[in-house]
Amino acid sequence: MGRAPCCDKARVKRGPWSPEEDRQLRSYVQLNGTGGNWIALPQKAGLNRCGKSCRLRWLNYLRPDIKHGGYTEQEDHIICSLYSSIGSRWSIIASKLPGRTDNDVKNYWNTKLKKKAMAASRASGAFTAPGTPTALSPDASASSSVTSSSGDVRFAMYSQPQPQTQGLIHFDAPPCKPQTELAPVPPAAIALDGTGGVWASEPASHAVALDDVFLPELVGGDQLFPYGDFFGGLQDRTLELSACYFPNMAEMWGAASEHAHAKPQGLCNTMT
DNA sequence: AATCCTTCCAACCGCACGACG
DNA sequence: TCGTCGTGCGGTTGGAAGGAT
Repeated sequence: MGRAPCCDKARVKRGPWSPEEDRQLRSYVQLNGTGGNWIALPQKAGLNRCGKSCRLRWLNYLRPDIKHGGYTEQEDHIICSLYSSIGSRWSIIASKLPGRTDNDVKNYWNTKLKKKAMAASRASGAFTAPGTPTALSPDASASSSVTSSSGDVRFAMYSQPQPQTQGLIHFDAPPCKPQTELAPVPPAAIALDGTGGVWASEPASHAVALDDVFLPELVGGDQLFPYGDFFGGLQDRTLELSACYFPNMAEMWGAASEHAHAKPQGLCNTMT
């Protein structure tokens, strides 16, 4: 027996939002905020919608700082690089792209960027495609691709756990040069001290242990970062990585007052 | 013009997690 | 410590829109 549903699905409206509903939600949130309670919000706002639906609509569509479409090459590179290193952690990837939402990035990857990346990687000969039997497992039957009712080719889940690298695409991602439109890297950016085990900042008193810096699942028991080669070598890419994997990125963002405005909304304080 | 096919994306679903009583 | 609740996340789906035949 699972937990009770968040709302009575039979009584709330579902499906596409009407302009009137959008207007109601937008004006309510702008006037009152969310009140920290999305479940109670629909009733207060006079909407016959599930709280989760309201939250999703606001975060993915109605927020004033949302961008839709028009992805730049720079954003493409960031998405590809992060996807190849951390996989489908869309919220983390989106947090590196101001104005983008996890849903938007996910859709963009699934519909456009994945194909683009596959084509590019295939051309360079460094390609292992998700769902490609030879790339996944000696036991090709462990995975399959399916065609959905709507016609999309959608990859089925592996029937057995796969090492993360096997389902990922390898890129020769060009260096991501800083651009003003991108979220700034927190000033705590660090450089590898050369020992492979400890990361040192400037000044050296801020040295931190490797497992304090990276997401635990990205750091093997032997303290080796398993996906560093996706960035063309970890040592040269510390600026980009530091912004992605600091466990308390939001706190650092806040600490860097001049960059505080760039902290993406909804960014978790701890990335677990 | 009609039909079929493909692409795209908004929205839904269920699960995991943290906060709180 | 445990149960409940709200939130956040990633995977999945439905259907509209546009292209191809």
